[in-house]
Amino acid sequence: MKQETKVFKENLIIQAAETVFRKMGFKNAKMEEIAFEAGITKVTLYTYFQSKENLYMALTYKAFHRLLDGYYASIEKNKHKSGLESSLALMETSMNFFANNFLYSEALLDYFNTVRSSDSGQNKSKLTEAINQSLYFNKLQDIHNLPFKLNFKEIERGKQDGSILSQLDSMLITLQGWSMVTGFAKILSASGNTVKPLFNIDLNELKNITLITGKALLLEKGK
Amino acid sequence: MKQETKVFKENLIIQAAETVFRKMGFKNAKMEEIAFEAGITKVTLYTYFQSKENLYMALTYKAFHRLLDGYYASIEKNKHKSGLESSLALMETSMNFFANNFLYSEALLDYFNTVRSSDSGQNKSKLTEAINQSLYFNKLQDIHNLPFKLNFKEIERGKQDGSILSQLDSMLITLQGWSMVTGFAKILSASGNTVKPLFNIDLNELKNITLITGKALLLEKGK
Amino acid sequence: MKQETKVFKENLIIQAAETVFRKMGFKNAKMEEIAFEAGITKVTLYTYFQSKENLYMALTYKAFHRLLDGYYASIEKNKHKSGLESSLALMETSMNFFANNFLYSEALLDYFNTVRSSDSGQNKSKLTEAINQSLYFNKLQDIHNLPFKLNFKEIERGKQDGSILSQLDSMLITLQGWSMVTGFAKILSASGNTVKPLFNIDLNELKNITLITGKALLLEKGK
Amino acid sequence: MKQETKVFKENLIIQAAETVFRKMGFKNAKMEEIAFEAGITKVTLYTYFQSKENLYMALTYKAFHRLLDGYYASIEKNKHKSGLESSLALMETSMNFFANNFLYSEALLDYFNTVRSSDSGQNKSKLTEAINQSLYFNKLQDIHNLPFKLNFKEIERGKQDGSILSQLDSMLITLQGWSMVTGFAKILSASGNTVKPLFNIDLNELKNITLITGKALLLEKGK
DNA sequence: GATGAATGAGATTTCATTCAT
DNA sequence: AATGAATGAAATCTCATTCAT
Repeated sequence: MKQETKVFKENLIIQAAETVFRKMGFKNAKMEEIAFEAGITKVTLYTYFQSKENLYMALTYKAFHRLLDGYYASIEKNKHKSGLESSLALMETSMNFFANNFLYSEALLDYFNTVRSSDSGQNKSKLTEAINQSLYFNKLQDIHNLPFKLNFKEIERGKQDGSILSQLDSMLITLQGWSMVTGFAKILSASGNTVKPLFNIDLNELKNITLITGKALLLEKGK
Repeated sequence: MKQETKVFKENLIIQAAETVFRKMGFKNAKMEEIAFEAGITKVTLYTYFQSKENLYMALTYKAFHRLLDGYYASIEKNKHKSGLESSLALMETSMNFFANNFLYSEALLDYFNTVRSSDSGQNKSKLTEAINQSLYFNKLQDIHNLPFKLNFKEIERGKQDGSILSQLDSMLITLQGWSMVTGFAKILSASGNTVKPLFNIDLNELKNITLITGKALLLEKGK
Repeated sequence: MKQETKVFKENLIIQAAETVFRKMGFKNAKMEEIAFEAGITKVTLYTYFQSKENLYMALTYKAFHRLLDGYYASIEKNKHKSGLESSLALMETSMNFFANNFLYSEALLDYFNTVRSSDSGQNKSKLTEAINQSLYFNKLQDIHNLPFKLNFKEIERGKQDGSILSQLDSMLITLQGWSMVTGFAKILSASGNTVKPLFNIDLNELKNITLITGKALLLEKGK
Repeated sequence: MKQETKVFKENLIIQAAETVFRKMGFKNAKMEEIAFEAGITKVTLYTYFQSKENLYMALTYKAFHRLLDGYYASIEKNKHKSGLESSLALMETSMNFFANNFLYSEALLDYFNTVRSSDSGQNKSKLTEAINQSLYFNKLQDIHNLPFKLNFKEIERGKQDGSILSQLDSMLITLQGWSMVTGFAKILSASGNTVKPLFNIDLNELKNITLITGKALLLEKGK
């Protein structure tokens, strides 16, 4: 099969999987139904993705790349603006991504949950055989630090151009930013896939205040 | 069976479950093994906890109470201090809790993921029958807003006593605080259950900066 | 489960398997249908017999014991008769067994086909993993020479009591006897499970002439 | 495609099949591997032979003709000898054939097993669709009685020329001869494809005694 | 209340066979 | 005619959960 054809079909299947996962959740989704949705047989589905978990990892991989694309676009768009503005734009990009892509958001959060400590090689027992053998899982492990690195670079740039005043370690700031974004995503995911009020709070307000807090962090002079 | 005996045995089982979940993760844990760990049979296990998910909910319920206990203790301890100090102490309490109780931390985050939008009644379909029937799940739903409410109260007190300057909606601040704490927990969980450096960042530093950021939030005057 | 219960159920299942195998042949028989016939689930079926092939081996094992029972009964019945008569009775017993139990007959012939050279350890590749792991297959290997040994003993007795005149090696005679019986069974199985004419020959005639030939063999004086 | 080319390729494939069947046995042999061995693809394999069973039938057909060739050669060679000698030569021919061609031997025995009662039209259900449609299977059915007929003729000739004394029905004798030969083949196949001792019996001895027994059968005067 | 056995639902695998190009 | 991809049918396995005693 020509490469394009293969990739095309893989995408077709992933889309079908997204549809079914969205409707049923990962656990209740049936491979049979995903195959049906994709218009192929179970066996063919297994030819492309060797396990349900690998399929989910493929979806996660796609989600990750979408997020990354957003990062690159944001950085490109703000390359003539200050490092501060670019950094905040990255935060906003992330939050929008999580707010607009419920399934992807969950997949990414799941991934970071799964991958925990597998860097360090311990606790491998928590990883299913299927996960360990997943091509996409392994690909993800190779790139999952990229967002941090991109963010880090923009913060450094901000320090250079004087727009970011914080004396804190750039990686520390990056992590704290990611932490806030992650927290936001978590709350989002806990409040459903449609942006709607939670305790009478509009999630947009929460996004804004997260940005404001982030900005404060970047401008924080004292230790 | 006398009530104490029953409770005693339940706790025994939950402890066994904790051991197994810690080792294998929820998904990979087998009821068989939990029963074995508790020294009983699977069926007896089912007599006490009607489903794997209910068992997990029981564990979550326990975790939730631990967290709540920390909240109450913190509030009590800081009742003569300012609302600002008390609020920050609550943040710290949460972070310490998450940092020191990896399994509980995951359980609580999972719970808030699961409970998503079940407030609003939609998406019930994604909740398993087992979850819906879980006594502990239902008990949790009755109290899961308590931390927010306690936090809210301390913030309000801070506004009263002038220690908190922010004009933002107290619930918004509460949520933002929770978001930051959640993000912190997420990063923790993604970096393993032992506090250890991530990108050369000590998690204590991350905790500190989260607190600092939180403090900035509470003192933020402008909009 | 008490041993008797277990054995009882195993027999129940084997009977169901016999029914289905008889109707569909081994290859076309479905585990699902055998389970249904036995009034249990597929999974339970697999609990008792780990593979379709193992189930067939269990059936073969049973068949083998039926044959053996016939041998013992025949020997017992003829213990006061001459070794010649007992030997011929054994031949007749075998032929009747094959003539009356089509499925068992096929199973035994299949077995001796399968087992070929596995004694010598070579050609293991022809044995499925499932076969190799089959308890019944291994049990069969321990006893599959018994009929030969029993036959051998009667021939020796015949030589002692003077009823058998042949100077040929007793084991050679045994094998030749088995060969004739096997050939008979093969022709039977090739002519259907009901005794009926083949080339206008009634199978009873064939049996008789086989016996006559066998008798000639035992009385053969010259080399 | 020119006829010769086609036949050439068919033979090529059959040889590949023989190699694989010899190594794995019919059941465990995979069409994929046969195709690979023949240096073609699976689909091409299917172009030539429409099913695995048909391929096996083609092989069987070839085996059958080899056996027949042996019969004709034996008869030709002994046409000036007595019917008795010719008949015994046929037995020996068969046994040698079986002893020297393990795979063919199995194929032929399988065939006679498969064809069972399809003469009589019943039990057709056990014949696969594939078998029924097999050209080679149908060709075989047209000739599978030939060996019996040839044998029958030599026995009749022996009765004419006085070399065979038996008063038994010639077809009955033929069948009994076939039965003994078949039994011999079966034992061979159960003892591996190399002639080697079984219970310390050399298979040549077994062949000899089978011949002796056969001779006794033909000379048997009484009923 | 405890136990061993059984169930049900779905994941995964294996291959002979067929389709589309 | 040849190829790579796909199908279909059934075997097998894994576990949470339930039944019968």
